[in-house]
Amino acid sequence: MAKKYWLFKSEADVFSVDDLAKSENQTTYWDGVRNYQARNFIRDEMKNGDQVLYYHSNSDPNAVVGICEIVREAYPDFTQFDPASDYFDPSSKAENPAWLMVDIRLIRKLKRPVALQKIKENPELAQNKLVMRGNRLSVFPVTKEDFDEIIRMSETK
DNA sequence: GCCAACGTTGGC
DNA sequence: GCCAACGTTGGC
Repeated sequence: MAKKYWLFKSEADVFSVDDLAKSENQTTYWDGVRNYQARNFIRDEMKNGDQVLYYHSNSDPNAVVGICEIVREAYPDFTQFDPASDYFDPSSKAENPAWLMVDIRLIRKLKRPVALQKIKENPELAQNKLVMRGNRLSVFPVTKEDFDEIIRMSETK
């Protein structure tokens, strides 16, 4: 099965790529996805070895900052059962969890972040969901072409 | 801080 | 099942 390519959003002051770099095995669980469309991507399509662009949203600057891979496929997001968590969902039942998570491991930080502004200026990326207004999914698929183009942008002027 | 976009909720 | 109200996201 062919690898898939994804973009994961995180706010830099909540969990940045540097936080990920400092994590054990440079690996983290991806908690807090509370959108059904995003959940379905996690449940149905994300496979070990899939490649992930790590993007800082609500940050300065907003940018793709790293490359990760999926190292554990969908399993229940335990924060949905934790009343102390911001992500607590009292309607979710342990025997049928509503929300799932994957684990990702940092492959490397990009040499230079690729700013949203630069992505918008690149006509080859005009179809990428990142530049489309109103896209609020925290995880979504990107094409291999877009993935490669963003990495290329980080390595060239 | 503002506001547009859009998903979710709840009254009917 | 419709749809208005509300809450959240995220760029600027």
